[in-house]
Amino acid sequence: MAVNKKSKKIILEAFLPYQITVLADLVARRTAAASKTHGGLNLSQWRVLAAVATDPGRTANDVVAVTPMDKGIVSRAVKGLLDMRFLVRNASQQDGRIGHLYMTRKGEQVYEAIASEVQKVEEELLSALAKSDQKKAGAIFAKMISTLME
Amino acid sequence: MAVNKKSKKIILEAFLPYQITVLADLVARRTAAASKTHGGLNLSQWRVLAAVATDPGRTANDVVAVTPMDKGIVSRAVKGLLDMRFLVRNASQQDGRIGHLYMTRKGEQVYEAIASEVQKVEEELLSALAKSDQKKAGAIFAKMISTLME
DNA sequence: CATAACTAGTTTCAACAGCTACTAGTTGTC
DNA sequence: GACAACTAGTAGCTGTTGAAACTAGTTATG
Repeated sequence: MAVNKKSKKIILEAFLPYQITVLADLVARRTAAASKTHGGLNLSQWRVLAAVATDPGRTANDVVAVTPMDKGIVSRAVKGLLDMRFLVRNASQQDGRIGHLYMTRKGEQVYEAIASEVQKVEEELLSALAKSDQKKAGAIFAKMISTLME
Repeated sequence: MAVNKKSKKIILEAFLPYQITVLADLVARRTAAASKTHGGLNLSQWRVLAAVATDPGRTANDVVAVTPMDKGIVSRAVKGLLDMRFLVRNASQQDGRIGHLYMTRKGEQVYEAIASEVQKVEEELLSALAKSDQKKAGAIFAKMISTLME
């Protein structure tokens, strides 16, 4: 048999970037389904809602900064959430371009419902790991993210 | 201060499903860029090409089975790759519906170029992990994937 | 205080994704 | 061997994404 060329062939199914893609797709499907059934939200609307829940008062721009979404998508998602009265926007007095976003009571209820579903997904993910790895998982992902971002 | 309600609030940035989403998005951007510059492929075309490279002779349906893509997308991606002469399709004699896919010489060259770029992404990802974790990473992802699929 | 450079957010448009319905080919059953 | 049930792959439709251009408000500079 011939000697390997320097280019190692990718075995797709065992290839990390591919596995991440497949995993993210599964997570997105679950999350999208939960968002839709518990509030009629699409995925980007859910992400915006969750970003505002994490840190109320965030602006659309803040959401863009912590999220892999472009500002056009966030803008549309915010508009949808405002129309459905899940968020309110408090325009800043100091800077007329900026609007701080807060959940309404209704928004909070929808958020709770979706969040508890999505937390189940996290639990399932963690259940796939050894106890010792469960604690490290968050830090490992954070590390991989920052490696690719730099 | 009030006692915590039973619903734990999600801290988005430390939430596993979210981290996976962000990571996958970074990987997809890098991969899409490499695919585009080294052959004018979009992401789904690259995935199809990689699936065929992993196991030549795969049919469009085989690709659907190992990939988080729907058959319409795969069908269009295959069509594009055939038009660009990166793949050929050998219709089966036994079953007229089936076409086995193979890379052309040109397809292989494009594949090599993109694959070596994407392998760099994998190396970066692995470099974020401790030596002991590097070996386990593939298995851990596989486990998480199968947990969500069942 | 006028103007240039910058930032927050919106809109637009082409490309792409994800359904569903459809066509063509195959297998099983009576 | 005809007809129903099934599978591989395609086509059409609608909504969403992502990039870029644009608007409106703000800051810096002379």
